[in-house]
Amino acid sequence: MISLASMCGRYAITTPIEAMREIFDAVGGPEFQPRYNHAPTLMAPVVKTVPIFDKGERTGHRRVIDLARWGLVPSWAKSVDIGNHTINARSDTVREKPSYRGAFRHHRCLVPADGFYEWTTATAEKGGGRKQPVWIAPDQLAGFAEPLFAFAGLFDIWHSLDGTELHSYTIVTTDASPSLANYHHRMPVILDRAGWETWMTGTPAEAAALMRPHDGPFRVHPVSTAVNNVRNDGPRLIEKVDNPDAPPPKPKPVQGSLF
DNA sequence: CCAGACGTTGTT
DNA sequence: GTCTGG
DNA sequence: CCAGACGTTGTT
DNA sequence: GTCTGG
Repeated sequence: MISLASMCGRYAITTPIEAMREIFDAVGGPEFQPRYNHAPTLMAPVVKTVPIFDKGERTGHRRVIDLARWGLVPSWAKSVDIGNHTINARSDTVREKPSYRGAFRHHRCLVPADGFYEWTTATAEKGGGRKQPVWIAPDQLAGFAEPLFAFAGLFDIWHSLDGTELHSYTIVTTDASPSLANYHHRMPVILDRAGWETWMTGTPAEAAALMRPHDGPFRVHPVSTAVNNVRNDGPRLIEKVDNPDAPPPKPKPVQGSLF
């Protein structure tokens, strides 16, 4: 039996930017290298809406892809340090927390991802508490509508003392859906295409109604612990491994030990 | 009034 | 920025 | 999320 | 144990 795992603290975003523009009906966004091991504090694409003005009149809005840093830094922060603790925002308190409430009212965005990782902890009798990473992705063969996820995100803009602008984001979390509860009790909020526009441009109440567990269907399989180290990257990280319970490599014997 | 926090995960 | 604690 | 650091003196 | 960096 598997218990507890982590949260959405690592994911993959490898879909080419042109494909993302098409899927999200968005403009902009720089080229970027595919990332199979996207981690907090790194930059990744987010989708936001910006108003369109014509002769001073607001005539509508359009979707734009931007890069932002994972770990939300509120506009009032004195430093980026807070971003180490704001990679996720709990959906049940996001409207009250000082770090998130402003962004929830005015800066909701989509966070594209091909899938995400969780680290499950095997029970003592099975794995002695080792953490096993698993890969979770949309199962299109089983009916998931999109080739990638759109996480519900919030962004903000922070100005450093020298005036540099930092765009940053966080991923909203909720309780795990039934199909993922075996791996962990929390999960990121995933939005279907039908919810994208409302999440970004609806009222706060309308957006809040979208913050609920998505029940897939998902593909889930164990992957190598190579993903643990953020310096590792590449498609092999999401490949299924067959011996997830194999013990970790033995530490090298130390010369001069008592044994 | 000023000073200080402002966050998430998972923990026996 | 805005709220809480002292 | 995990990995890795976590300290001081003085020093060409 | 706890914080920083990626």
